Amino acid sequence: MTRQVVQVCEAAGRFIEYWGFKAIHGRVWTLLALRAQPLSQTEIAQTLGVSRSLISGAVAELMEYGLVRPVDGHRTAPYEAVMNFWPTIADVLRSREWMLLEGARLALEGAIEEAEYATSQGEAVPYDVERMRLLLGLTEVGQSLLRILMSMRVARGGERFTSWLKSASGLVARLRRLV
Amino acid sequence: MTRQVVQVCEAAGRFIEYWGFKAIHGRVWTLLALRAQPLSQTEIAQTLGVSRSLISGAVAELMEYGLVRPVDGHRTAPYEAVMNFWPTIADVLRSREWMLLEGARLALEGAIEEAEYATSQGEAVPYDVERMRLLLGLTEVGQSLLRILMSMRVARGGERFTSWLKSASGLVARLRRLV
DNA sequence: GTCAGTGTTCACAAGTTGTTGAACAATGAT
DNA sequence: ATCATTGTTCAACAACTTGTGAACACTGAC
Repeated sequence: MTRQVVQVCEAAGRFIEYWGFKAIHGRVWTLLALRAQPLSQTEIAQTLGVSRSLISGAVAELMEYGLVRPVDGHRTAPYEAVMNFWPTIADVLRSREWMLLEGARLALEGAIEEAEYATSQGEAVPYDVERMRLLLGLTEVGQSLLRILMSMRVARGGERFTSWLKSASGLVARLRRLV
Repeated sequence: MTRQVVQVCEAAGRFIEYWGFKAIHGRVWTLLALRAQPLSQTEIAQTLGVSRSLISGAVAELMEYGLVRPVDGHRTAPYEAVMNFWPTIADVLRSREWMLLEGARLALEGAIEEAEYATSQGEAVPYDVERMRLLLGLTEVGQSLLRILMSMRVARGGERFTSWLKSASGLVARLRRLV
């Protein structure tokens, strides 16, 4: 039984690794989420087959993210997973992807401005301003999409994972008709 | 002028790094896309300020992806960017994300089956099957969403970047109303 | 206080990734 | 055929990431 669960944890870790987290975060969170009872760090380490020091860091980071909490105030209390992870995903998307898109957008605006100025001065510009505008449009579409995803945090979902999943599922179904 | 463009290239590289490509791919593609004339590898390397060997590998990989092509059949021909990159993005999403989701889904199904069998044998199962089903639902929503994104390759866009961008923009606008 | 158990810290090993420089091979112009 | 130019390959390096083990600090029970 535990073997299958650990495999799920590893699959979740591999998946989440592509989303800016570390694999160990996914493994630990998934184990806590699937385990009926809260676990101590020592138990987590034994189950996943890694060292306690690795778990210590991972749990501390997951608690910062708000994805894991000790079951009561005690320092040595066992830990449980916070199921409502959308706020965290939204935060990560905002802080990472948004800044990346914003950086690209600003750079593009600077380049377009410069190119237009140079052209107005009669200089030959060896770059394609039309394409810069296309890429600029792309960043703006990306930012709109990101804004929508981030707003789901407030608009839908509330606190319960179950209801969030349900509304996300409905949204995807409507999206399919849209495309 | 070139300075601004290189900054755009670097921003694009940083962005695309989060999507499973290497930063250098984004830098090279962006430079070729923004430059009005095709460039030789040597020129690319000089403009971006990196070694020719790095560019050689990057260009070869971008050509495999179908994102860059030599401007004619000549081996030493200068290279130009292929603007229609959605097919490649769709391929990468399929081959990477789909497999990750599929791996998680299979592991979850195995764990659920095992847990149900153990329960039917009267064994105590220390894991929460209900949550396994929730995560399973999550992978299925993810796969549906991915299927939609991948289908955009065929359903919309066609060959031209411009028209693809336009339809993507309209889609996002409708999506906002939906959420 | 002592002790077993729990969490934290840190220097380090192993592995991965991005990049380079130098040597090499292919091309096209003369 | 020669030569300058262009692209390719590969060993090596530096930077970074992941995970470990040992030493340490904290807690609560006895």
